[in-house]
Amino acid sequence: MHPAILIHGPTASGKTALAIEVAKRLDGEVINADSMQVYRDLKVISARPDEEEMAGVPHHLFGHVDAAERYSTGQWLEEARGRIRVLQKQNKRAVLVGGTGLYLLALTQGLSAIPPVPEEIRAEVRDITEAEGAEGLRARLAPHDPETAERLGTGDKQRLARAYEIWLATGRPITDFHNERQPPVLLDREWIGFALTPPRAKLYAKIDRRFEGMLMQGAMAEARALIERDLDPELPAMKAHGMPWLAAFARGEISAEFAAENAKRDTRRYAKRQFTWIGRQFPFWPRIPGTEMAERMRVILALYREIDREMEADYS
RNA sequence: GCCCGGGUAGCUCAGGGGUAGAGCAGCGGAUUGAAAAUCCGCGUGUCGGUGGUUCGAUUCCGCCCCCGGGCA
Repeated sequence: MHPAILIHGPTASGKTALAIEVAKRLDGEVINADSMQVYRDLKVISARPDEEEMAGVPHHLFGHVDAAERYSTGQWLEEARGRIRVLQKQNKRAVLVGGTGLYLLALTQGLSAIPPVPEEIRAEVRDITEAEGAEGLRARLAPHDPETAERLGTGDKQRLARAYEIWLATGRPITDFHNERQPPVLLDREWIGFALTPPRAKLYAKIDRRFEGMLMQGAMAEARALIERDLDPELPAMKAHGMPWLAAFARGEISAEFAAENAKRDTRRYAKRQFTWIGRQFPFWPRIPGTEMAERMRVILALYREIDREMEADYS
């Protein structure tokens, strides 16, 4: 069995093109590990690879989810597991690529086995969150799960809501579940991960340029189509970088320039958080600071060869 | 060339004889089924340069440089 190749890095660092090149070179197939590229309605806005780029390389878990769905880490993990197992049987190499660090962490470290929470409970907790905020949730949670109520940050309503819905659904504190992880999909010797770490100033400039490019490729039309569906603005797909601002522009509330500035800024801040994630969550993944394809390929192939004896040629 | 106004954080600016703040940008951190999410924390500075007055100058004075505007 060939080890899987995981490629992570901040947004706009060139992961997509690199993954395709790696897959071509190693007889592999690409599996998406990006929480926004799964949504069918977000093609331009999520920088999903187009037909031309994907040509000749099978791609999985791209654009297969409707924007009305609340996709989750757990769902992704199960879908990824399925694709990886098939590729393993076919003796092909899986190339997992994406900026969603949590997905890759779940894949390699395992996730806790938490039963799905019924939609009625989730909806109820969303209402409570809106009405009472973080402190309301904390007060409700404290009697049942004092440890979590104490631990979570002041305004962290999302995690407080999650902990509270777990309590409502199972009658147990979320920490009970967190204390026991399921074995990961990929065991220690079944994968190698690479982190792209381009110079920050260069990346930020790229992010700004890329957003301008998205606008020219029809990001606004894509946003309008989504807005016309009149979906809940709290849905994950509606929170993709740029979406809230493009929506505000579409409603005539802000100028195009202001929308673009904010979209770029949100994306830059996200990239910064991804750098933090790489540094803290993936401290042992080899770094690839270079930005050129050939250079990146050389690093990956050289290190990959060490763990996969069946590999043949050098990259030239 | 002359007359005004202004050079303070990356940007826009406030302040004022005891080495300095605000907004935005940015930086650091957390991260277990919404993670492109959700949070927590942090001013990051030759106060244009150079002489002088002063115990002490970013602040006052002189000269120089730069940027606006006006008059020629």
